[in-house]
Amino acid sequence: MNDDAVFRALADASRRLLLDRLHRQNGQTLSDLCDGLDMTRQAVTKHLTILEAANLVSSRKEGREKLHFINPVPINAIAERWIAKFEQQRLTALSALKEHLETTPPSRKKKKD
Amino acid sequence: MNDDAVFRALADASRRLLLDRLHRQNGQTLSDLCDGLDMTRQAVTKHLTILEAANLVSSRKEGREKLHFINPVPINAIAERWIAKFEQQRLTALSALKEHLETTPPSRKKKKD
DNA sequence: CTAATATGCAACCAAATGGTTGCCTGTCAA
DNA sequence: TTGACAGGCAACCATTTGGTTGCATATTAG
Repeated sequence: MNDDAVFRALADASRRLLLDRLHRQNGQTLSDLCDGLDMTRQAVTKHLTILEAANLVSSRKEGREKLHFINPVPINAIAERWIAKFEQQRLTALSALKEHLETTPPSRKKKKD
Repeated sequence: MNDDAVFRALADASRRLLLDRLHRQNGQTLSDLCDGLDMTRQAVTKHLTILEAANLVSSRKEGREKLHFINPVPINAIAERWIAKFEQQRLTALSALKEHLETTPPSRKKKKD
């Protein structure tokens, strides 16, 4: 629910990549997520900690492994509560354009407006 | 068009506040935007520079004033290209739930599953 | 012209960030 | 039981970040 933590968690490209990977395959272990990244395991751990703090990822211990799961809720919350504002502004611009087109005489072409 | 710059620009609460203000009233000067903030003008300038670099704000000089305008395009781009993925995941979860409910015998109550 | 207003520029600073290395702990398999 | 594998913890480091102060420049009002 904390917008700030979510925004800040999303600010880093490595973390967005981790989310991407979890999106492609959910429930990966730490080692899975480290695979192919040029980063130490500890760095990845730190990123995951931040993602968990922002509630973008949840985890569960399974024996000696730790499985990570993506949580789409905070992102959707931001999309709805925050981005919708700007979406509305875009729609306003569109409707202004629409009105402009409608109030402009349709069967006559102007050279300049 | 650069996702990273946009995400990073949005990561700071002060910058989101500035966007908020511009959303409420577009075309404000630097001094307008400073009003009531406990930050120096120079700090605000820096934030605006970052927002401009991310293409979230555009500006125009008018005499000795500099007017600032919000640009909703990058935010919508992110919403569409990035957040849609997670939206889809949520819908997947919903349809899984739906299927579960449909395949579960409707007229008989189970004590445990 | 001169003063006030609006902004720009640069140096500086403390704290946060993203990363590392080194070592410790817990769990599973042979 | 003893490695090997998966992960945790802590100290340390360089760079980035968000902010400051001080001064310079440009425009407008009187």
